[in-house]
Amino acid sequence: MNLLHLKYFKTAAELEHITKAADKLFISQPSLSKSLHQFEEEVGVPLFDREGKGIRLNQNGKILLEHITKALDEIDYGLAEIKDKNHQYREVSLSVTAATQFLPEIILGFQSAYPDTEMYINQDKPNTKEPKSDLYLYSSNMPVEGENITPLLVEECYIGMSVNNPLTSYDVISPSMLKDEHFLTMQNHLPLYKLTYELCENSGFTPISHLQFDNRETIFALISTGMGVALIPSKTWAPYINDENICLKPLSVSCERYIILQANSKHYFSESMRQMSNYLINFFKNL
Amino acid sequence: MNLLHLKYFKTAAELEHITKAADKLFISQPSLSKSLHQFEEEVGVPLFDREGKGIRLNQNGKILLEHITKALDEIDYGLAEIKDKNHQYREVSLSVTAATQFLPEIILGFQSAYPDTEMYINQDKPNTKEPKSDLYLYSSNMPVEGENITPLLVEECYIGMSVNNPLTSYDVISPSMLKDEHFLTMQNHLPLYKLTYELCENSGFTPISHLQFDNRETIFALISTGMGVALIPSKTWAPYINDENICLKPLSVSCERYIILQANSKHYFSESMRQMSNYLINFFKNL
DNA sequence: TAAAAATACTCCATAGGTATTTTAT
DNA sequence: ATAAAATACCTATGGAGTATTTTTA
Repeated sequence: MNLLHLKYFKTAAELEHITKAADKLFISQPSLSKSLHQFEEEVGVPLFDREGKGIRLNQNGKILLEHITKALDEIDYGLAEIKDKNHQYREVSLSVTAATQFLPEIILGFQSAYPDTEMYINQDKPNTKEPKSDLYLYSSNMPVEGENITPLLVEECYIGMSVNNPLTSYDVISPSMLKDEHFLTMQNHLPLYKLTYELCENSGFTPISHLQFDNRETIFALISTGMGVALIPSKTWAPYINDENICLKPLSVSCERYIILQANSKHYFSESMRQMSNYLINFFKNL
Repeated sequence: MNLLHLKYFKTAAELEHITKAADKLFISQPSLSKSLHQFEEEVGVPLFDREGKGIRLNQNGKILLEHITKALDEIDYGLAEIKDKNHQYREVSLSVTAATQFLPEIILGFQSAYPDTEMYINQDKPNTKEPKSDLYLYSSNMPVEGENITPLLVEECYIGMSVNNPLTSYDVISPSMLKDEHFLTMQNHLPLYKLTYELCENSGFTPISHLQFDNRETIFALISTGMGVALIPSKTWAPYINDENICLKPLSVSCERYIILQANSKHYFSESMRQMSNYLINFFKNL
């Protein structure tokens, strides 16, 4: 038995597809097939069920996969710790799925503060079973707490509407007043969509939302023309509105969103992760 | 990098001696030397300091050793779990450092109850950093608690003395009355020695103890001849005294010893471990 | 001068490749 | 007919050996 056997098994077990796994591992399909058979032979029990064409991880395989994942993570963790302590690399990977409008500023600012540290930015989802990035910057509609979690920002949300909207005569808007308004929302996999949806559901109605966007500016432009209303986060959106036709009104109920920084607990918390964490904490503090 | 590299590194790191490690691993010294150099090369930093003749694990090595130990344990755990779930072996290793007089009875009884389960008995010390056995049967002078710990027996200790000893006129013996008696004790690495010592120290004197033995019978014989007194556990010793010249007296203070069963938390708790645990729990319950 | 580790070299076991066959959709 | 996995066979890397040298207590 070999470390490669373990890595190969892990990949094949996760994909349940030898050809795809072989591609991912940059080896040939027959090599992987052979390696898996050999591994099963050594372990002494089958780890996959051969189902027609295709393989499926069986109960034994599932048990082993868990332990092998832990073992390989542990080895990676150890190697990362040593390399970090010896100042070999300075690199950090950061997943950004919230506050993306600040990304250029963040990249440039961090780069100039730590020119020797390489940065890898991606958009991986946080809270997956197999997190790949060192750090995750994401937003949540609920406060989140935990060992590796730092809240960066809490912001109240306003309702943005056209200055011509009759509701502008009110000082405070209660959600039920928005029952017949058209909502301009972010795409439904983004948290701000869910926040809008939940706000309305809690007041007993489903928001009318035919138009979903992936950027603020389009939403601003359409509010301005009276096409609809939208939730406007007070700190990350409101200051960037530069349009006299848009009016912001506070809500009668609390409607908050949170920007969260989360470190990958499977990764050694390296010097570079510390640099980036502190940089982000500061960045959002000074917003 | 290879699983063997990790195993070899672990052994060499623990022994800090390449030749000895090579012997333990059943490979040649040059092979191990080469493997270690290769491993250091791959990790990218030195893991040992070469001090004259001989090697010493450095800070990097210490960090890595910890993680690699965890990783290898995790792999072993996974393999053991699978093999157990598939009823491959039925084997259990048991370390016995207390109640050794019951060992023949335990071995025969377990054997006949579970004839298909192989038993490996040793005398490894419990609570070492690298426990090797599945189960540990040991005694303690203090109650012990924990996830993998089962108390099997609590027993009061008496004072055993010759019927000719003047102290036999008392119904209860207080420790201070034993200040000038000669104590017959177990060898000083065994818990009953420590129990004797602590009992006396708590009463303000150091026991006179020139004679240390590794078995009960010799102690019984010498008490009988009036050579000294000894602590006698009520359940594991007292019933085996068959000598009218020995008199047992209760102590005025509580003096208890505990027989403890502890499972190795690094090992998967296998069916065989369950068999043996239950057998031992029952055995001591019916004592 | 001895004991430990490192180096030099030789050998073969096996991981990995390509070509092909088997199996099931 | 095609996609997936298994099998057959070949190649070459590297892990393990023996013999020897270097180092230092």
